[in-house]
Amino acid sequence: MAIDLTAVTLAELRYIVALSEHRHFGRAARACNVTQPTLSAQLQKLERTLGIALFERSSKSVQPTAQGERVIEQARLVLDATDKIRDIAESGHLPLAGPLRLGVIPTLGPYLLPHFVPALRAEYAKLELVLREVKTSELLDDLAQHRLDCGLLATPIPIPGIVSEELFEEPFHVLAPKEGALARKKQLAEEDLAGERVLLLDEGHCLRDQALSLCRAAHAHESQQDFRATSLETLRHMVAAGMGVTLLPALALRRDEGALVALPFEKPSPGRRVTLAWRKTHPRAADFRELAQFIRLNLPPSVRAIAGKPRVRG
Amino acid sequence: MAIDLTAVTLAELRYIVALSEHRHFGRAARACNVTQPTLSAQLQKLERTLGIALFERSSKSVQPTAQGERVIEQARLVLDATDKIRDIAESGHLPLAGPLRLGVIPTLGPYLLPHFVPALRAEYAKLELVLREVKTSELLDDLAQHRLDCGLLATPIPIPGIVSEELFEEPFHVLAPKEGALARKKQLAEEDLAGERVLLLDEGHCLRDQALSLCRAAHAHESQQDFRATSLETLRHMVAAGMGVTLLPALALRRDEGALVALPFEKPSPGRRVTLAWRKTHPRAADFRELAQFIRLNLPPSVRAIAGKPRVRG
DNA sequence: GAGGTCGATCGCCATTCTCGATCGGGAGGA
DNA sequence: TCCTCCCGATCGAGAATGGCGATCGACCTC
Repeated sequence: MAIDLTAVTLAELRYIVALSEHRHFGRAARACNVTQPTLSAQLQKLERTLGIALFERSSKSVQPTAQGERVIEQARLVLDATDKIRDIAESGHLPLAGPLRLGVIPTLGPYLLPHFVPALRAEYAKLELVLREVKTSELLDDLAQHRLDCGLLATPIPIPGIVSEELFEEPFHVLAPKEGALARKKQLAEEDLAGERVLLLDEGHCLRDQALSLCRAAHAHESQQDFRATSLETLRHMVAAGMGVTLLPALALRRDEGALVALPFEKPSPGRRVTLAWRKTHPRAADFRELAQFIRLNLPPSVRAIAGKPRVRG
Repeated sequence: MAIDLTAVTLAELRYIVALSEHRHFGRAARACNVTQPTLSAQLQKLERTLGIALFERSSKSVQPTAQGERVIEQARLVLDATDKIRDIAESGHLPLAGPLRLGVIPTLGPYLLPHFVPALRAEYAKLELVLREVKTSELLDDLAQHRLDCGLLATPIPIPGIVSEELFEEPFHVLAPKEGALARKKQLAEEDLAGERVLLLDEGHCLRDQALSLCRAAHAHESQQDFRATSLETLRHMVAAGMGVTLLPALALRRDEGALVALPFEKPSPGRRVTLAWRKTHPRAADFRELAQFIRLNLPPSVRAIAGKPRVRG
């Protein structure tokens, strides 16, 4: 019959370590916040479980046996390991602490993250933020497969089991050459795109689909099927090369676009809603709501924050 | 308020490790020989104790959280350490296994140990025998101070708290030159020593005191105060050099003493009783009695074993 | 031999562990 | 859309156990 240690409590291991340090039942018991009979009984229980004597007792002295020394040594290792567990748990008590894997779509990451990540790191020193830039569909899959804790994206999320908070409304602008016909207007109506060659991103970017539906409504057409861009920066270069115009979300705009100009739409401007999403079952929803609010409070003026739902108070 | 982990059971750590392996409450519970409600409740208790979620549950899947992964990793280390504790305990279940520190007096060690130590090691493979050769008074002190588990010596033990079992009666012989007057007798009476110069060991050897009292009774006298020997082998050389005669315990005799002869006394021969001693409180008394019996069964014919007390059976 | 110290033991109470039964919710199929 | 199955959570009851104060027995000191 094998020895079954599952019923052993960490307290018992603490008892034998304390006893080997104090060599005295009463003092060791006091150090463990129990009474001497308790320590005595628990030690006997442990010795019965192990089937060996751990301490040699007499009225003069309490000494570990040779085997007891070995067991106590291992018990110390066990308690050290549990100290680490306590450390992990304690840092987890703080809001936004510990590991957090955040996915961001490529048309958002480079433009939104600089606005809040440095402040976030400064505010929450224990946060171990891991960022991953992936397209929407992959991001949702990573969420579902527990490879991400939460994600920043710009699509209404149709998947059951994924919940989200809206963060802000990001209007689209039309990026066009300063010298072109469009650039003469201060504000565009969607119909102004009619007939324009609109440069779009590669397949898989949600921004492509959003721009495409806008184009269809405005009777514009996608330009150059063979030259789909893989990033907004590429689009910018293509516009500068005179290949057409493109749509840029507000955060991607530069203060000075050089030979180009970013034209806003008339209100209500077309745009996209950026949300923070996570699995409905994720136990750290409170953290995510705090993160959402932190992002809202660190937005540039070019986008309009959407107020979070008021928190229910217990 | 700090987290108190003392109430945590090794079973709970086993639960979370099993759950991280099976990703399924029912199967993990079966692997731990408990029911699913038990595992569910215990996990919740542990999460409440730590204050953090360890697993994210949904009806589709059970996945550790990022913090949970870390805790589980530490839990594995804890369980590994407890496996070692079990190993220590299990080897301790065998008779005469594990560390055993045995003291032996110098006039006994070199002559008695070869008769039983090799066989002992062969018979009890798990025994980790540590031998220390020390004089009687130091041996008793080492016993009292827990530096030794038990000791082989040849004195009636007056110290309360030390108990012993007698192993055998070891007769003394007189070692004398073959050509001397004594050598003409086959057996000696104690009075035959009268007038002889008897070479003795240095202070501190119990054999010295025993020989000395025999000499006093026989009106012999100690020879050469300035040349007290530090070992029986030195005594042998001194006898061979014609400096006198000496007393040797039976086990120290050689089959062929060369130019010397070992003369027995008439029955009842003077001698000494060799005993195995240990602290009364030592929890491994059963081991020591088994060791005593093993020694008795491996004695050469030159000494007479003393039967051990019959064991009380439960 | 009286008093003091120490670990072991006893009896009792409060807590907790465990179980079978059941609930509630989500997924998949008819 | 409803039904059924599967999963983890919850409930209620009984058993087991941890903890305590009080006390014992052994031993040491004065």
